[in-house]
Amino acid sequence: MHVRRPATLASLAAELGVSRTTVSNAYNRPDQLSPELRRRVLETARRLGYPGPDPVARSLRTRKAGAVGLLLTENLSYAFRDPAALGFLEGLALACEGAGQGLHLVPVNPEREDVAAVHRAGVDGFVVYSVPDDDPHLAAVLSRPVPTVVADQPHVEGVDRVGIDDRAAITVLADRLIALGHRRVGVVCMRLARDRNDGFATVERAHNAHFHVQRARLAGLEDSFSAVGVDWKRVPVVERFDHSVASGASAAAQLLDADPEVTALICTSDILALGALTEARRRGLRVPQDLTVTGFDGITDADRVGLTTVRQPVLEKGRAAGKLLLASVDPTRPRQITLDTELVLGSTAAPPRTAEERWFGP
Amino acid sequence: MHVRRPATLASLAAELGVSRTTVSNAYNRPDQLSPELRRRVLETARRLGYPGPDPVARSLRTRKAGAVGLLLTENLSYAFRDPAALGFLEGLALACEGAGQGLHLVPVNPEREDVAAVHRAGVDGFVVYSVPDDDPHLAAVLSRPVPTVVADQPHVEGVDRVGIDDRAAITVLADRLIALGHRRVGVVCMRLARDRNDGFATVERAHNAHFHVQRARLAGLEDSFSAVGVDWKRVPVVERFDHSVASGASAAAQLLDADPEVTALICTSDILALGALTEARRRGLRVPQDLTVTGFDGITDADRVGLTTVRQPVLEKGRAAGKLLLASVDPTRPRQITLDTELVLGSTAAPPRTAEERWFGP
DNA sequence: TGGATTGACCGTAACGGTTCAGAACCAATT
DNA sequence: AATTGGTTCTGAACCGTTACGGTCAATCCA
Repeated sequence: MHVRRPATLASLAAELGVSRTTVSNAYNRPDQLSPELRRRVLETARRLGYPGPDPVARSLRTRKAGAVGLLLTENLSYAFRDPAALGFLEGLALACEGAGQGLHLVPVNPEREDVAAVHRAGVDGFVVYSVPDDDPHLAAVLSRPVPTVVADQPHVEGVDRVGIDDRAAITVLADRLIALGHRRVGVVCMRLARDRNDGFATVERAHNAHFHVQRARLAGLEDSFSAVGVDWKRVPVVERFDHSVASGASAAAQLLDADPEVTALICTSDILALGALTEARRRGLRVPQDLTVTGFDGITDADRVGLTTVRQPVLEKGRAAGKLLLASVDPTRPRQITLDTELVLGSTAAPPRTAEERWFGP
Repeated sequence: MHVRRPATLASLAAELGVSRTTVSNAYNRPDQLSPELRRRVLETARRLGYPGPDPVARSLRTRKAGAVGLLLTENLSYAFRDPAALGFLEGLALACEGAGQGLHLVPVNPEREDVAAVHRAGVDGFVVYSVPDDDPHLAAVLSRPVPTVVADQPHVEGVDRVGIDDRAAITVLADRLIALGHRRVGVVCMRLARDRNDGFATVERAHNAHFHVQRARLAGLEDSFSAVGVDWKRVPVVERFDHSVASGASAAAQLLDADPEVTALICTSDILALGALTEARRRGLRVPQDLTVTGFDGITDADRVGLTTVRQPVLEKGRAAGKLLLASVDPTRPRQITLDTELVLGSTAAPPRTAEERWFGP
């Protein structure tokens, strides 16, 4: 018994004595042939074990892959553990599902800078999320002749984008702290560039950050505090490469060790803020009486502990990114979507204690 | 100015006056042509805006898509909200990433039974997770001529599978409860079939459940309790279609209303168990003194509240599924992988109160 | 009854690559 | 001078499908 080559549309047509077109129509345009012939085609297909038109060949011919590519940060686990990223992912998946499009997660090899996977992905467009704006994978995506939507993280001129106004959003929070009386603050932020720098970040590094979101949030803080006379160069900013609660805790520790006079810890994400809260508790600092802690994102866990933060609609963001991409054929669609944010007044922010209070209690 | 047709490998070759083969080699086999020519090819490509070989055309020729398809349950949000599913997804994504393969989430339209997306997906294989075993999408996947791995949820004869021994795993837990003295128990389980049935499930329905995992767990419980003389037909089993904490709470309420004498609530997932705990608290029942509650999965939140449960390695399961699929070319690979589980003795299980205690306190 | 319309089907030409067997050329070896 | 070996490049076949523009016979209408 010889190895039977898998049936194709052509072999099926030959078997039936009809043209390939007819077999194709049997699958794609039932109205183009008589029900009787169609029945015969489908039956013969079953008999020959023909699984239906090959999706790849069809994609080549129709120039449609039926899938959207998603380029994520190097660290995949980050995406699956960070509630904000997860919300985005869910929203995007919902949008794709609604349009009957697949969602193709592009593998990014953390070790080698292997851009090949981007070129290998058979997709009709890309969504790029949480990638530094000098990432070679991003460049590879942009070199592909398909529409691309960037979701607030990589900042690229002229590319469709959905996101929030990070700078303005955190300004509202900062002004709140200022109104409460905080002048001596510290900042805990996520990684600012592709290289690992677990420690203090210079103003320069912050200004040149390759993660737009972090850059914008730090800029917003600088705006607000500079405006009331705080010398921003003296404000300690601690950076962490890994985005985790533990990172937030260790960053808070490092910051408080270096500058115990700080009255408020502004964290650029809720995850980091949760870590800061842990560290405060460990040190016996009461929040908010002894220390104010704020976050950003508005994740569920933040809500649970009553964190003062900025809420952003992460799921909506993902959905908007998907819709924007899938509407690329429409020239009248918006090219940028900026979603609203909301200040969440939790219970982790209060006026700073005076120097007297710090020594003698309230 | 006319619309310039996008450059192709052929047009590039023509422009350079070389063969298509050479251009192809410039991208895929740099050692097959002189560095000088290669440089020229790449430079001309840049000049003409040629983005490199088309991934779909390449896939057609090489018969490799470079991606793995993932078929998930109808409700996508479920996958992104359920920690166990998420762990699986992460593990699978890691395996794919490690092998440089993309992960293609197949869109499943919950409304229409539209199987077309399965046929349209250009993938080298499928992983199927958390799908009823009579789902038409599953049938569509199996009809495709690519390797398939099933991850413990759909039960299909002869198909590669990775999972745990649900029946044996829950038996260990059940025997523990039996040893503690529980005889009057109730069960809260997830959906047993594709139709919605929020309420009590008959023994029949449980035996015929289309979700293998639920069927196996209920069978394990039946094994254990029947063995010590409990009449399984009288044990209340409450089913919920949606898998959420709220569902767990309402199911627990329904069960306790119907049978207040129950001393232990056995839930077939931690999520449901968390809901049961909520409901117990709402009723003023102390756990475990007044009521024993158990779960299944071993998610992080369960650990936090000290839930007595069965831990299964969800991330490892996803990774194993990916590895199994990607090793399909190897005929010596295992066809089935069964991972170990572990009983987690939390603080939500204790001996039942005696009748006296129930009335007069301990 | 002639002309237009409709339904059913077909032939050809892409779609954009990869692959493999060999041709052409040159240098080194026998 | 003939052989060998290596490098560099080419030609043609092939991957499996769908788009496009037909043909042809049957039906409809006035």
